[in-house]
Amino acid sequence: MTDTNSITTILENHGLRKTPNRISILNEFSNSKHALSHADIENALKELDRVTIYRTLSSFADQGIIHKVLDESGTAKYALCQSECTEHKHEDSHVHFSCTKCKLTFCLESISIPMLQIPKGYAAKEFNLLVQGVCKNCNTKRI
Amino acid sequence: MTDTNSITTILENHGLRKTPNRISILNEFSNSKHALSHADIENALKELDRVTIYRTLSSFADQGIIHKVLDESGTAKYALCQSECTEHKHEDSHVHFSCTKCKLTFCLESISIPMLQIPKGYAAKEFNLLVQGVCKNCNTKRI
DNA sequence: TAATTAATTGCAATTAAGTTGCAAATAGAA
DNA sequence: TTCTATTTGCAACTTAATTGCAATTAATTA
Repeated sequence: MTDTNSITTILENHGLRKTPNRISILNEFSNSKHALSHADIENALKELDRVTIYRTLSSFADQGIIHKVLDESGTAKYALCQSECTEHKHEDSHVHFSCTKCKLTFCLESISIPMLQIPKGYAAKEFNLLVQGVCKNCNTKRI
Repeated sequence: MTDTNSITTILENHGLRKTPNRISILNEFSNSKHALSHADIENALKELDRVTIYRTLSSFADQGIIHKVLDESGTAKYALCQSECTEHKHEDSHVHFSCTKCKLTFCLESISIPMLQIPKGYAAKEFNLLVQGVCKNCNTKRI
């Protein structure tokens, strides 16, 4: 799907070495419409070492290539950062939709979180909205 | 702090037996300004069995006495439900503030999530907004 | 192109989080 | 007081994630 060229460019831009492991993990994210857990990647790329996957996810997240997706599952999921995130500047607002039927979690890029009145004294930096319900796909193929 | 009477009333109202374990766990929630993890309760009430705590948290959550608080920590946290939640009707919208300094997570009861335009096809049921930043307390006693 | 080196990887071991099964104890109804 | 379904405690287990270290390798430089 995604050309290897753009994958390696991402790694270059974030100062990470272009190793086969990283390229294949990044490729998984690139080809996925939903957020991926460690287990998802382990299943998709059986030859990779568990620990290497954990460490790759951490360094990708540190570098702003992917971001952590919070859902009710309890296990960490990650998705590609859309815009230009770096180690120093992160997009600070995310909306995700978690489907109670298929259990997949999607980034809703199209909608953004409206401004809201945080109580005085709090310094808000990052906003994560998790919407739970039934996704488009599960809704349409309802029996 | 909170009188034992109201604690036992909560258990009664949700059809749970008034056992010493449940009363002390519910009391912890009642006295806490922030969401509590399994580990928090284990530390506060050393005499309680780990598994009993897990099961109590589950049944409280099932009955709508407490709700799961999602934050970036990865481990589950819970807080008392404000309004009248039952097994069948749950308050479906929560805003939480997670402090990156003290690592505590608070319920922001005062603010509610504005209506937003979910893409066509999605059926949204529940909304959880996590705001991350520096809390009131950490902000004021900044050195 | 070969040598160098710091980043990356793989493996083993460990910690932490959460679950399951089952027998003993007990809250609350009869 | 008796009875029974709920709750509890314990042991064992599963799953998620982390750490340390030696071996490997990507990318720089000679």
